[in-house]
Amino acid sequence: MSPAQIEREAIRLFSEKTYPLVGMRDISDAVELLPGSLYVHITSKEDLLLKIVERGIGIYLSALTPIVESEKPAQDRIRDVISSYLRLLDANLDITKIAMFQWRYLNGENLASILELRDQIDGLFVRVVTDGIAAGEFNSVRHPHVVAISLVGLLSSTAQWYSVQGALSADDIAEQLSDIVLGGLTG
Amino acid sequence: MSPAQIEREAIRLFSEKTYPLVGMRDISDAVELLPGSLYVHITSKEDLLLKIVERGIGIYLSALTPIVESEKPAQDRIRDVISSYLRLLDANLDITKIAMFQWRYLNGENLASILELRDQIDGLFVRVVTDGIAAGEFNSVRHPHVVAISLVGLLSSTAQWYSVQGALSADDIAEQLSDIVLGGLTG
DNA sequence: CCTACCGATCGGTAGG
DNA sequence: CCTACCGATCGGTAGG
Repeated sequence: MSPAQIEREAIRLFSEKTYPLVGMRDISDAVELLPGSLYVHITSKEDLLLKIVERGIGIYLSALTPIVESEKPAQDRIRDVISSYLRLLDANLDITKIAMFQWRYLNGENLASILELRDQIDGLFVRVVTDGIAAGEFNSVRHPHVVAISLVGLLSSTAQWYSVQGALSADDIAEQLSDIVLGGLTG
Repeated sequence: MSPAQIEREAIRLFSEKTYPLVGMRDISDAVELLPGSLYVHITSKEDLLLKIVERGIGIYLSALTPIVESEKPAQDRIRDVISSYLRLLDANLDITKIAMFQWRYLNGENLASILELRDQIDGLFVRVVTDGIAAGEFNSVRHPHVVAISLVGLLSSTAQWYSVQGALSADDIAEQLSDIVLGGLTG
């Protein structure tokens, strides 16, 4: 048994039932250990969640940061961010649901450290939106921050209805959303 | 003591800490009753959540349905739906957070009945989007359903960052979002 | 609406 | 990694 296997089952269970509704006994059953034996491998239930959320947000931060920091026009960066986001969602649906919606169950320092990571995500979207406006690619807009975090909200919400074996591929959805979003930002 | 007062405190507590993290003893403390005495007024914790979620979704359904069913151009209806949504959010922030995000804690028939209400909400947005395309007001689009539920997702997500005493009014935000969304749908 | 309490379950630990 | 168990808390009820 390894911490990674425990984390794997915890991701499955947290994404299915949400953190407070998953007992340590659910996790220990899934990895065929007795409840107390979990603590050989992990520190606490909350620490398990923390690591999952950190890794989940990290997946998005590490993929999207170089896209936003690239030299491309903002329009291309928006398109790349959206298609990258949807591909990551397809490949990481369970951990994404936890990272985007269940960080609220963290407390104290754990919560504070995750809020910083979330701010980094928001910052990426603010940056590409304001870059596009500054470059004259996007319409000037009264509240660029509202536009940016609404885009984050739109993309986050896809995790609630996206299905890996659904009729629409991640690329189909990304193309559809990019067209609409870029139409709204330009012209 | 009335069921309405219990519901009022439950809304405050559920929106602040989420349903599973609120104990019946938290609620009974808030209304200055002993835990067991709550059950003179309510049936169960889950029934309390059910009624809150039903009422919360009902607020949006009853306001948005006549807007979507009006004879106005789809563009005007989109603008009206967005501004109405933000005004309702401002006036009902706590119950909105519960109605939009905490229905997941319902089970069985309770969950099923709420999923029907949620489908009605989605249906309103699908309708106004497809109407606008049919009328030639909006660009033809490969997946109108994706556009519609993404708009629902965007609006739902506002409950997670909107603050009643924030720098931006609900009307400011609605105007900003309408401009972007209509820009994306038209032209 | 209170008194008094129920069985179940929770996250977690001591000691081996 | 198991045995055995901890105190705390959970939603809810019987009887008055």
